[in-house]
Amino acid sequence: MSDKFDCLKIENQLCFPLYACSKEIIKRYKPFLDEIDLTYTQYIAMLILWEEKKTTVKELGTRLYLDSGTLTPLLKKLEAKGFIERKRSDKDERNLIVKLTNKGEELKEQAVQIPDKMSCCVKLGKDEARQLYSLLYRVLGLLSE
Amino acid sequence: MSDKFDCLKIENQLCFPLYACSKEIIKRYKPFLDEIDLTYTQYIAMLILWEEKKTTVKELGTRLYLDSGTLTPLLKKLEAKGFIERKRSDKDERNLIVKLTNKGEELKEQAVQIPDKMSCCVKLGKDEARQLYSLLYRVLGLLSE
DNA sequence: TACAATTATATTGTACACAATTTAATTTTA
DNA sequence: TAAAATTAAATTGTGTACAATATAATTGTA
Repeated sequence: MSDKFDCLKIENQLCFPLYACSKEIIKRYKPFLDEIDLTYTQYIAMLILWEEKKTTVKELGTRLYLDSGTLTPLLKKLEAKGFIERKRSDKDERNLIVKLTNKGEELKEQAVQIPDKMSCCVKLGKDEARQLYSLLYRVLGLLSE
Repeated sequence: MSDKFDCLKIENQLCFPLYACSKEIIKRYKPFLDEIDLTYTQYIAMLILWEEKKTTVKELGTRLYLDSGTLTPLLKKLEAKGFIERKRSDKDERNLIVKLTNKGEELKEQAVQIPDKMSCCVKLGKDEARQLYSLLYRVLGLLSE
């Protein structure tokens, strides 16, 4: 009943539900993020900035698993929308400082409702969510070893 | 110690490790997929075709959670590489039939080594992998309700 | 201290990903 | 059965992703 190609069946691959789940969840964010004029990637960049107020492209890249090829144009868009400022560090001109503006800070007040709206969307139990959360971070840990 | 903005901390968001994990795992596939001249998305499309031999864009989209805007150019590339054929259905000319070629069938022999190589890369225990797998499919199920 | 190596960001090119729209074929229905 | 609705792909436009390369600043070292 089983052959050497079973491993290639899509239902035997862990990567696929991961990929699909990630995309489908992000899709559910769209209507909420549209209201505050952010894409998903812009949103997670803002999450870091709402915590840190000020950071660098390098630091953002490390935290978000993104490189400058993705971040440079994205941050220019956030700057054009007035949510952040970009300027080179005086100490070390290689570093680009990314800083929240007042408008960016104010956006936090609207964004604060999003996690609640989303958890209504994904009706996973508290325990299951916690379990999923720790498994995912465990994989991320294993990958960065 | 906690305030109303805690929910916006990136470590309190389930979506983020999902997004990051998905991307990081896909990155690990790249060296293996490069050897057989496939991208990750092309690979999962081939997974379906290796199972079904023949399908439609619609069916592929349903199985892979992708739309024609992604699939049309992707399938044209797979056709250009000689792995598949694309032709309209005689029964219903709206449907585009996607069919594995001999070359596409032969590629399966090389691809069969990939899942093993990948599981070496991600050293998650059998139980944990199973747990993660079922949680992810549970979320996908909840999302499609 | 010149110069080689490293580091941080930006740029270029390719490939998704998806919303919105268009086109063409088929089905439903008035 | 002709027009309306639906369906399946394709197209268009915007926004990531990321590898590879380039550029400029800083650091390490012979």
